[in-house]
Amino acid sequence: MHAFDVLGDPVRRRILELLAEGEHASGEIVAVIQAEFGISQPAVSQHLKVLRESGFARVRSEGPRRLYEMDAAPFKDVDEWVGRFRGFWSHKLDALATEIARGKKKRKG
Amino acid sequence: MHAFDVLGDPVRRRILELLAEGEHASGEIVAVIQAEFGISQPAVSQHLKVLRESGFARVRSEGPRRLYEMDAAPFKDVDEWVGRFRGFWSHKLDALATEIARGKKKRKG
DNA sequence: GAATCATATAAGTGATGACTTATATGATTG
DNA sequence: CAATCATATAAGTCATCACTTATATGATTC
Repeated sequence: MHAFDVLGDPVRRRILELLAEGEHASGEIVAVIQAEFGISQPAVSQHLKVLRESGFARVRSEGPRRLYEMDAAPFKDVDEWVGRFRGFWSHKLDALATEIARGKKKRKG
Repeated sequence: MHAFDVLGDPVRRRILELLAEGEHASGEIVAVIQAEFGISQPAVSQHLKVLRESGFARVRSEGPRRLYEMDAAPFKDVDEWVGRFRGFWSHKLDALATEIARGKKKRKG
């Protein structure tokens, strides 16, 4: 699955934000997501599966607990794709600065 | 609609790639997408509507033709969100380099 | 070994969004 | 003004995916 397909879901984005803070047990993630999105434990588990299988997350067992951590590798692909558009918004900001400068000149002139 | 929700669709991502090359008429976009994805003109038009309404694209009329150009502003949000993960993949690459160095030492020793 | 905990997986459901065909709308031409 | 072009919108369809409940699986405790 393409990285953007994975990130196209708000629950999965939220999970990744949690994992960015550090390793989390499955149950901890479930608690947060249930509180914020109001969905069931198995629903969350399915999202975790998508993240594992797409490479965004890794899991290790500790007794009956499963600890998830983020694997940031797929973000490189995301960043590269977004990178092609960087010149555009920088350009737009430059154009905005120019426009503001023109506006100031006209008001003075 | 959230920017990632928009980018979660491969057709829309492709359209944005086209627009990154420069302004395109609706019909040109339709021709490319039909060739690559095999979907109908109205289907493409609906995707263009999503891009307009989410701020990723702007349109102007020229006779019966509609010319689309990209508005890169929403990419800033995308980039910022991805930005929080940048430290991670840099860190992972460092760890990989360290691991490779260790591997070389063990083989030598 | 039964009970409990933690959570993944199985199986089913149904809403949504990506699709289709039909046609409306806007512009131009002859 | 009818015909044609360009394409957006309307209305309907249905596959997919995000959800649910049920339960299987793995680990630990007593």
